[in-house]
Amino acid sequence: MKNYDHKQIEPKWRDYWEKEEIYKTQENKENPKFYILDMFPYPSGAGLHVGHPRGYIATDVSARMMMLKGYNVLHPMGWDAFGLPTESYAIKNKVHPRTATEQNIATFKKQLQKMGCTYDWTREINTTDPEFYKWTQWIFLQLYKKGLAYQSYKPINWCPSCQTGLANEDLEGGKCERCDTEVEQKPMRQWVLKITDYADVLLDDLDKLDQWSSSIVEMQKNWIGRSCGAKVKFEIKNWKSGEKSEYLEVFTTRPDTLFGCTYMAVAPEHQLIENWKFEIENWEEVSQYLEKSKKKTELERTAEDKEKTGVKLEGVVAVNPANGKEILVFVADYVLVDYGTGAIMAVPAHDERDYEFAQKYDLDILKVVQPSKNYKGQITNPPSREEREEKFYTGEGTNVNSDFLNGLETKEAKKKMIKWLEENGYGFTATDYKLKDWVFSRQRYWGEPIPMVHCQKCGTVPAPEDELPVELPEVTHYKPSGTGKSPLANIGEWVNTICPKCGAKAKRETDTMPQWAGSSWYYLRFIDPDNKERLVAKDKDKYWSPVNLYVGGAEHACRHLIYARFWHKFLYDIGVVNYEEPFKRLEHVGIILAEDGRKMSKRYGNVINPDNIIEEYGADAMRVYEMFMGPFNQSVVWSVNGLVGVRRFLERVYSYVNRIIDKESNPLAKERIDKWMKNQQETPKDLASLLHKTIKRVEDDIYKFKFNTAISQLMIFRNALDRKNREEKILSKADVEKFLIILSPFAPHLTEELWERLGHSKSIFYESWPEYKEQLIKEEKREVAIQVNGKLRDTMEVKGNISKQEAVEEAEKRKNIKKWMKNKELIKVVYVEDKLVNFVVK
RNA sequence: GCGGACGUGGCGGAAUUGGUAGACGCGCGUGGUUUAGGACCACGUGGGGUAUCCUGUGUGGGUUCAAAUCCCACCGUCCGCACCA
Repeated sequence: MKNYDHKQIEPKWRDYWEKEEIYKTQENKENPKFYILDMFPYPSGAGLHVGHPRGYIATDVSARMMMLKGYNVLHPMGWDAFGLPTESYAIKNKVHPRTATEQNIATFKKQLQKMGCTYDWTREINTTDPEFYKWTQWIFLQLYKKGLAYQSYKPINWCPSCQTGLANEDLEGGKCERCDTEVEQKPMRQWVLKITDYADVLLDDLDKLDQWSSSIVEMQKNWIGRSCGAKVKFEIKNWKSGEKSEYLEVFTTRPDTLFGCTYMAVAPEHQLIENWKFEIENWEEVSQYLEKSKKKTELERTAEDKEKTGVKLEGVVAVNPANGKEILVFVADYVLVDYGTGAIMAVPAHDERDYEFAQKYDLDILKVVQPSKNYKGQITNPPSREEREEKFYTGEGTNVNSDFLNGLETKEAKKKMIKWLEENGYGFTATDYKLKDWVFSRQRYWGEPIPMVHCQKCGTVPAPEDELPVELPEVTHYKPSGTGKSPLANIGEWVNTICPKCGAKAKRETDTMPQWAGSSWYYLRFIDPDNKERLVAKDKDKYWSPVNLYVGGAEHACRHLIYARFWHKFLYDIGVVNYEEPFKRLEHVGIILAEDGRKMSKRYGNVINPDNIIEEYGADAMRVYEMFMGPFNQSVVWSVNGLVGVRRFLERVYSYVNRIIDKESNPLAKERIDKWMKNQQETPKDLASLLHKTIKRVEDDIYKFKFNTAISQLMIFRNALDRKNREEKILSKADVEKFLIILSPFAPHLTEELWERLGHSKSIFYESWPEYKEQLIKEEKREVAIQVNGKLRDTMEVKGNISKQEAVEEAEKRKNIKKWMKNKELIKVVYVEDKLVNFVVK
């Protein structure tokens, strides 16, 4: 008998699958569909490490099971290949980004194929393919038509190292998430997508996504960050003459505290300062402060331990509309220009920041909310809480010192104040969001050109749809120009064009789209990858959408997954797609850490290449191990020892089947083997029960993405086959086959090989998933616990489904139980079917 | 500070509609096999005790016949956001 030789087995079956096209997506309409999708990878130059495939293996396991269960499975793969890393890699290695991309894709594809993944490569897509980005550009044009893509001149995040503008989502604590450089605020013309128009629907529809993890739903809610409150107008005037006057608008979530507003503050960038330049008596001091805060980086400004600073605007005074009192106005950089209106009404008695500022500059602190008695926050940390409460109180309560609001609870007070503001023309209900419009321009080469033309006469004109794609020109100089413009700006023959509207000379837009553009809709293209007329045919979308199961890293919670939902909802609104949400169920994959507990990275030299693992242990061993190492959505540490354990399991499966059918090493048993092959051997009853239990468990666990316990159950079953004095338990051939089928999603090569040795000429993946028999599972013998007063005193083995009476009678006979019940009064007996008997005694 | 997840042997982790804690795997121990090592096979393996037993799921309390699981308080870890008015 030969040993399990994965090097011989695995390539053989991979070739077979490819030739047989067993992964080709079936579209016969009688079967139910299942669209299972991985977040498609960015093909970096480094290739895959063993951490990357965890999600791909999981989708492959699920896809294979769904195939076996008779679904039409769509399980595609593609490449999110535009973006900075490739461009940087290309510049560094002096190759064209396209060449680098092609090379990287080839490497990735080879690696994925080696793992035996079931992708339908006939549907492969690549975001850098003009046939693909034609539609990315098309979507942009539709957004433009609907007024959802516009040009803005506001300051944006600029990464001086990457030489490009960035969206808020691309920052990590004020730094460029890619290169860790602190970003600057740079005013420049850029394209922006009006995602804020979709803020409410993006937020509200999260509640419909009941198959998304709560953590991602919460992250998106926080990111969108809706606050409800009011906008309030304060009159600003020159404090002596009162001649000049205008209104300063603020946003507040606490209009009920308006009577406690004792000063106002505006952000350094606020327009008011420019407008009142000649009224501000201490202009020198003010302008110095503006200079200083401009120099401060975003990080310094927002650092929590930084003391709050500001300068009074001498000569300017505001009027609190509630009580007509004149209050001071400050410029202070704790006020953020891009949230709310860039100005605040300060209520020091009920806001920590305002309190701190008021203390420092000796401003009035007027209490207008009395904490309610049942306010729970007090109890948690009494001394410091009370102490703080004496100074400022941010909770809800009852209004005091507030004229017509006195005695009202916070909620009521808010309503009444808003009503009063509306009646008197001082304000109205308003909602604000943390989510900002999506800065969509990048000043780099390797991205989709934004399909726009600038004409002197006609202004900005969209490229005609029938001229799409606006192709990225093939050039040799694609390094950033250093002027803040895209390298495309240097390519005269490409830039200079004709205005589609008037035919005059015009210039093309030279900004490109961010990396997130293609990934915001790619999942739709897999449904209909070769459609030349439409982005996706409507009937095909109707059949395949939404994605049933979407798997990828949690790091995309607030970027890719918000952007994609935004675009999808837009496409729904303009009638391109049939469903409002793109992804029905979302599972996120935990990171695999290196054996030293750190992230796998070239920098640490701790990267493990899957190619080496496959070479030494086999693709099946790697697959089973990655699924076994821990809960799917938790991060886990890679361990060679664990890998050895699953390899042993596979070897034991292999040797079990081979021992039964190997005629050469066991010639005397030839007759018995023939009988077995004719399915004339029966499975012992206890093993049949266990097998059916295993089928159920594996099936349920794959559905729930609990792969580790599915595998553990498969191991339990294999162990049951040869325990007890080396006596091997022989299953019927049909049951061996059932076992192989339920193992096949995890270890496709091995099971395919054994399937063939059992005399089959067709792939195991043309079989059907076995159905378990509930009756057989119930009949399994089980151990029932016997407790006295809740303490375990004995156990007994019983058949499944015995009555309470039988169980209690049997339990009472036990010597040990008699001992514990002696001289005690029996109060009651608790019986839990198939689990335990508990005697309560006194 | 806000939001989320979580805390179980030497290690990764099972068990959460409350019902035998530690499945499965690693490691370790004993024995077998082997020229030896490895591999393989059998048995054992939370801690304490010769043993009937006692004890045990971050800490302290509570509910219950019964708590890793539910409730309250505290401690700690990880992730996301953060001067958001």
